[in-house]
Amino acid sequence: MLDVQLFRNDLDFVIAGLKKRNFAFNPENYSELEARRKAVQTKTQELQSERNSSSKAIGQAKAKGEDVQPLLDKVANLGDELKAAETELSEIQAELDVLMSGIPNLLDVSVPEGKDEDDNVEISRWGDLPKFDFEVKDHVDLGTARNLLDFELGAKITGSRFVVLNGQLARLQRALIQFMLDTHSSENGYQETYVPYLVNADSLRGTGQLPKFAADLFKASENPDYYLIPTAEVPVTNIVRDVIVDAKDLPLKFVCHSPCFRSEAGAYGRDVRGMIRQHQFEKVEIVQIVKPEDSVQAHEDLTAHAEMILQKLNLPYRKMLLCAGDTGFSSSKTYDLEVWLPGQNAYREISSCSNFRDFQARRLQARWRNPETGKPELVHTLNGSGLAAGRTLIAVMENYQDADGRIHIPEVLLPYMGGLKVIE
RNA sequence: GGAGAGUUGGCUGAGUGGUCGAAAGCGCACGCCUGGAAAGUGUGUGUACGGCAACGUACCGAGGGUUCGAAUCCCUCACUCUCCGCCA
Repeated sequence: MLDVQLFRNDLDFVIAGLKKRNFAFNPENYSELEARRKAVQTKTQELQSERNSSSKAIGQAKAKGEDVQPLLDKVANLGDELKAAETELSEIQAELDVLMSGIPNLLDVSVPEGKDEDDNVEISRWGDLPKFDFEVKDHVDLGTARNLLDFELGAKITGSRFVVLNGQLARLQRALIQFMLDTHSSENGYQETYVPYLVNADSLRGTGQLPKFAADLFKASENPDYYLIPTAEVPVTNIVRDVIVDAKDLPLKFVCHSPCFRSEAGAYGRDVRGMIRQHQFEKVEIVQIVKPEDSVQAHEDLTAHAEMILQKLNLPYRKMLLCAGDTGFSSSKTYDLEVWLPGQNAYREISSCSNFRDFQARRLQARWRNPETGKPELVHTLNGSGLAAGRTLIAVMENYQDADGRIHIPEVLLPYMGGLKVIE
């Protein structure tokens, strides 16, 4: 949610900002609605004021034992008039709310123009691409050959885009998750948390998935309306919903592993082979809640924390700055980390690190008390994958394969694999 | 799942259908006192919207209703606590 004050004070700035995103915003429609809101709100408040003073007068007259009937007659019609005004006002406000909550965040000035992922800008590369003197297999062939990955079983148990991991491969995924949690909590200063995987609609509104992206979610129940989380970002960021954080407690840094559930609506035909794009996958998420002045640096730090995992695993990757057209709805600036997948001969997204500035905080009413002003002010929120465990598993499989189709265990994971060095 | 009790400001906690944005205490801020501190003492201390401001309006878990007037009465829902049942 953007600041309504910004709309009122500098509409041209908002229009220009949204244009960069290619977001269709109709300023006339907005201004007309806003003008009506103002008129009806003023009228409503005048009527309320009249009611309050009249009621007070009645109370005082009664206390003195005077006849209140003339006063009662005077306010006879006020009730209906007020009710009508209040109803109209709440309708206009609901309409404005729908409009406002459908508007994406404004982009940081450093975000490049562009329309889709082809216009993203490469910032840096890390690691040497592995050289193989045999024909490289992708994770599907590697996994199915030894019955470590079973897509048919996943389809039988549930449906398409579900998979079963067996034996040491399942363990390897668990090892990756443990390794990531340990690294972020003991080296990068994040507090480990465990959160609900089902969330309510308020939480999803807070982080921006609702109302606009309901189709991407799995709804788990009606009444109560619970949804499976698409990312741990949702429950973790909602820790600070409706909270005023003490300045001394900032920054808050959380790390959380969770399964993620995505309907992948609109992704038909994309990445159908393998476990790149599943309805259910494991991810370790890092989240920061910071003072506004710190969020730019925090974004760089948080991205570096995600990169650290790739470096420790010795997986080659590149860091991309997403262009205007590819940056997510709630984000003002996003770096994607793309890991090298030899089986695809391509870099593929494995982490997305975003600075939301106050966009989520406004929806969440997540604030801190600024000692300089003494007032509660919005915090800035950030998050990133640190990393997507399912895709990291793929990357390890493909980068650490040998001529026999065996998978070697990365050095840093050995303690988590009970001494196992190779999956064969 | 059954029965009961609750939900009030940063916290604890009073509250009558009218003058309650709400007593009191704690905490916090600023001052006095002090060599300094503690204690004591004085003043102040919610958020949002509109307005240059004075000020107005809304908010006592949420949403409805009754009423000229609702924190207070009625209804629905959510959550918390206690007891019973069931269960990892």
